[in-house]
Amino acid sequence: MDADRTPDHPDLREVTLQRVLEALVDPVRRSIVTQLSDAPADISCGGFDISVSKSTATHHFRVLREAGLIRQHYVGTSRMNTLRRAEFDQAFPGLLDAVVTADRASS
Amino acid sequence: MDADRTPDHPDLREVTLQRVLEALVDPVRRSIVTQLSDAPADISCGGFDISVSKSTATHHFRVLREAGLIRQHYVGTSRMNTLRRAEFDQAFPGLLDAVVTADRASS
DNA sequence: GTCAAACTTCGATGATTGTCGTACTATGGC
DNA sequence: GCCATAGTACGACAATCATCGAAGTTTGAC
Repeated sequence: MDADRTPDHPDLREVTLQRVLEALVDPVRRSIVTQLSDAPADISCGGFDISVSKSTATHHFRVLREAGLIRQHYVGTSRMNTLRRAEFDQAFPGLLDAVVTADRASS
Repeated sequence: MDADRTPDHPDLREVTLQRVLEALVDPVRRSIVTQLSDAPADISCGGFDISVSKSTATHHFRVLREAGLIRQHYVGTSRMNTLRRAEFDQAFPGLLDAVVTADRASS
């Protein structure tokens, strides 16, 4: 319990467009972002409607976190996920809205 | 001149977000789009500032064309490229602007 | 202390893809 | 006709990546 279980979150100023697009190009990750965008509250890693194994899901959450798209923190044994919307919008204006809107339309 | 050398261009209504993001995630292709967005006129395939071989460039242009991002037509031996901006914006509102803006800022 | 739940970490694997060189086609100028 | 220019088509190759299962860790409940 000594160790802090909160993972590292990058400063949005140091996230590149390349990294963001690499994160958003995967349909599973895009689905996670869209579900977060539509949700009224945080969602635990296990609370998403995705069809991959748990280890694959962990991988996707790390990619999204390192791209500055989500913030993660523990509550008990659950890892909760939040969209970093305001910060992200400031760094990449219009991008998240455009992608989420198009993604919603295509599902 | 029997064969029509104009390639097929997809209807934007049949282009998926997935295909668009796969096209925009490559830095060379994104550079092509940004250069087109900044240019006052069409650009031939050989007129871009990219650092890949000709055969690789051909590949990238095909991907962009199939994603509905560019239109290509021959003028003599040159293949000219245009952004399908208006059509694309209608199908994916805000996406091209967001990506091009962020791409310009990161170069 | 014991056990289950929720994730993570660590290889391994299969598919995709960006890259190139070579060969080929079409056009325009001479 | 001949030749240079501008691209395309076709394999081939290397690197990346999404995926999984198995094993490990941390927490909370009993």
